[in-house]
Amino acid sequence: MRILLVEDDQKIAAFIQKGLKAEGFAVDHAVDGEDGLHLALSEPYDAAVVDIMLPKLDGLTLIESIRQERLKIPVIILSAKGTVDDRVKGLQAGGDDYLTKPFAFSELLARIQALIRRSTDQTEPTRLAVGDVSMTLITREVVRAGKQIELQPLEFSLLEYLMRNAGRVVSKTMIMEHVWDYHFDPQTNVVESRIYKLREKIDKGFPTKLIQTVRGVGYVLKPKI
Amino acid sequence: MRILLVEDDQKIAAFIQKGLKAEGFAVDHAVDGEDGLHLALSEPYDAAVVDIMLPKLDGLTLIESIRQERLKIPVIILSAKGTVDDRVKGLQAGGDDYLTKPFAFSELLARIQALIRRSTDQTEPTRLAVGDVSMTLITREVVRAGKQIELQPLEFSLLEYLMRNAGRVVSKTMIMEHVWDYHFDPQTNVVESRIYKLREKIDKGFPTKLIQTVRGVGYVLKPKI
DNA sequence: TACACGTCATGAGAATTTTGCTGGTTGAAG
DNA sequence: CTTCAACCAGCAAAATTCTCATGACGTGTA
Repeated sequence: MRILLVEDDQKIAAFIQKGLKAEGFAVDHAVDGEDGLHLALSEPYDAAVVDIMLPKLDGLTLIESIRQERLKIPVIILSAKGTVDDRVKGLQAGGDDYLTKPFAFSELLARIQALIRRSTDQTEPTRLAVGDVSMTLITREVVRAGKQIELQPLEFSLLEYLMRNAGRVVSKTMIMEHVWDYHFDPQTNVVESRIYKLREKIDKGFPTKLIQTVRGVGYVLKPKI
Repeated sequence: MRILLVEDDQKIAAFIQKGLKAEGFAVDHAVDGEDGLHLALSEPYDAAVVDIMLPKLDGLTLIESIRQERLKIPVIILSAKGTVDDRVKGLQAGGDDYLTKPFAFSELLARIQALIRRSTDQTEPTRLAVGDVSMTLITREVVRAGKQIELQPLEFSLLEYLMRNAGRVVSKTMIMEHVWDYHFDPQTNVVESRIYKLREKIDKGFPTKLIQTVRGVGYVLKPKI
């Protein structure tokens, strides 16, 4: 497994490089954005760890450039800033995960492994997008129109299922099977009530509503004014 | 799809038969246990719906006989009695699901479809067993030593994951990935605390303990005094 | 248009699950 | 054999999710 590390702080870089090598990864280290971009475009990496603050070319621009070249390597963003806005920007630029300094090495490792697992498994995307809503599966973050939306675990699973089936009507039974893992009708209205909560967060205040109810059938995720 | 219906009450039988035919199933109807067993052993069915109270041969014995012949057709038990003890007996005899009269036809249909889906998908079992614990996935019921154990949804998922990996040590990270769908360390002790709850229900009061902790590694499900 | 019926949205209260903490165990190193 | 740090059980408080009752809405019928 080859990892590209783009980090100008020598101390942090050494710490990460050492840890990853001990775990059996081959690590290439670039000290500035230009160098990093060059390496990313010329060598085949399984994942990249990119700092935001970099000399010559900043991390966000670097990631955008990589994505413009249609490269799908999973990218983990490192940053000293942990504000919501920074995370949103990072994930929008095309990052697959976001880690705030300082962090435990074990956490970086876990995330790299999670990303590599996902990306080698061709059937599993790391992000989903419908209309102006995008979802980062690893960090479980959802952004609509540049604004981060806080979802509860079940609300996230529900939206994920709707997004994976965007444009298709999904019945409440199907939703229950996939989101709740119930294989028979529990005779309650869990789905309806959770859809209501999700709508409050994802649709309320936006001009176009995404969650449509199809009477007697189920729900669809589709932009509609 | 061929369904075997074993039911002596003509009215109920007609009601079920009519409904299933309307849904496109081919239904064979036996009016007593002997007749039902004979049909079950001679024809290939995709599922069976069996009443408990039957002339000549009762439903439970019928199911046990079918299972002794190593037949794996999914069986739904119908019964007027809905006590916990009856359910336990039914599921222990080898039933895959249990429905108490009176029931809505839509519920019977949903359960038949769920069972057929599971059984045609060869990779998906409908029941799991380790030591004296058995788990019915469709009804989400767990029985240890003939005693039904009430589990919460998450406790059930956790036990299910442990049972699917019985004898193998599973790390807390793996448990989190599969049961909670967390792909990185949330830095909490959710797993530990849920294992504790599960132990209280599944191991407390029994001479052999099933859930073993393997220090520094994770947990195993394995019978041990 | 008015009515009846089934489906769906809504919100409050109950139940479950997670979090965060405390003190007790365990096992390795010296 | 002792010390220390990591790990774990156990519990209570906080957060999330489910349940249940009620009213709104849509659809077909007279």
